[in-house]
Amino acid sequence: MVAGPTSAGPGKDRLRLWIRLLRASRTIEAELRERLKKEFDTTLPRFDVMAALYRSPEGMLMSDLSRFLLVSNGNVTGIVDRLVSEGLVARARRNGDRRTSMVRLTEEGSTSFAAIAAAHESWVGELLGNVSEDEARRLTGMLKSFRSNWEGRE
Amino acid sequence: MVAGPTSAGPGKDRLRLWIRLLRASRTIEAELRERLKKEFDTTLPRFDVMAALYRSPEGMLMSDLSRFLLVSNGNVTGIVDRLVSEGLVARARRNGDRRTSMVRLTEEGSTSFAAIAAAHESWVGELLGNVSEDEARRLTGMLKSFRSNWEGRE
DNA sequence: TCCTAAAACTTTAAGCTTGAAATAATTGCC
DNA sequence: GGCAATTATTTCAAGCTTAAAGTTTTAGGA
Repeated sequence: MVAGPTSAGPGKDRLRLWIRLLRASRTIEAELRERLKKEFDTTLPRFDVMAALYRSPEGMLMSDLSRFLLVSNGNVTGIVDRLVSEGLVARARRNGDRRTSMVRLTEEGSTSFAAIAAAHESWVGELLGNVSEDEARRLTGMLKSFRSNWEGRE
Repeated sequence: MVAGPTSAGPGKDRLRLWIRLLRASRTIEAELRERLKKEFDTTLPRFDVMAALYRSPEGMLMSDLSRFLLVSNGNVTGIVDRLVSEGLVARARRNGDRRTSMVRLTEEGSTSFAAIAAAHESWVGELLGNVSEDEARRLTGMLKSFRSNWEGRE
């Protein structure tokens, strides 16, 4: 997914865009992953889950998490398992429906995440440093619109 | 990496951009991966390696591959191993330096890849369908410039 | 009620991914 | 030549990821 088109032709510009998009996100992702590891001894998937839960103090269902994070169900199970075993996240059985479990950050998880999130935001600011705030808004708008057309159609 | 900023403030626009970028590439990547699996019974990493090799008929070193694909050395070893065992890729020991091995597509690998690449390109054209060719070029330019500032500095 | 289908989640197998340690070969300096 | 440092690659352990199959629970009819 990282090699470019070898010739010109119709549709090549979209392919080139896709390659660029992918290389950009992989590069940034790699840098963030490395810093999360070095500075906080954690991983991107853990960060993702905690970020989602931080936004929902009331908790989230496992299926909400997997839908929101765009990953499979089974995937979330493993990551949450590890976070639970480290005391950062708690599962709570609900009275209403015994199939589901409400997942939320513990006190410790919440405190821990707040520190990581602050660093994370400043890293992103640094890594995207030569995109002006104005340009960032325009790019964001373009990305928003081109996604909405087909995403989640199936 | 997929949850957004929870408040406004300086730097938030860059964070929002990063979230968008990541969600866009993850969504497209997931769709492409699913189609590669269904239509050609292959995976994205295999496709990546074959795409890189297709552009270099003379072959590539393992370290070239890992640098180009933005993944670790050990990673490439495993993927190439599997491709070799399927007869799509061949390793050739070089005379000059016995530490290195030149990796290249076999005849079969090359034929196989050409078909997959054609489908892949049309999928990308479809998935990015409502980005005009012109807009695609502009976005590509923006992505190119914002990356070059810090990438590969360490 | 009973029973089929659906929903929420976990488990499993296979493969991907990283960083670190290990192996093997080459280079450069004395 | 000998030997330390470097380079190219593989191996390893741990964790991530998916799709598919399995478990438990709920819901909706006949």
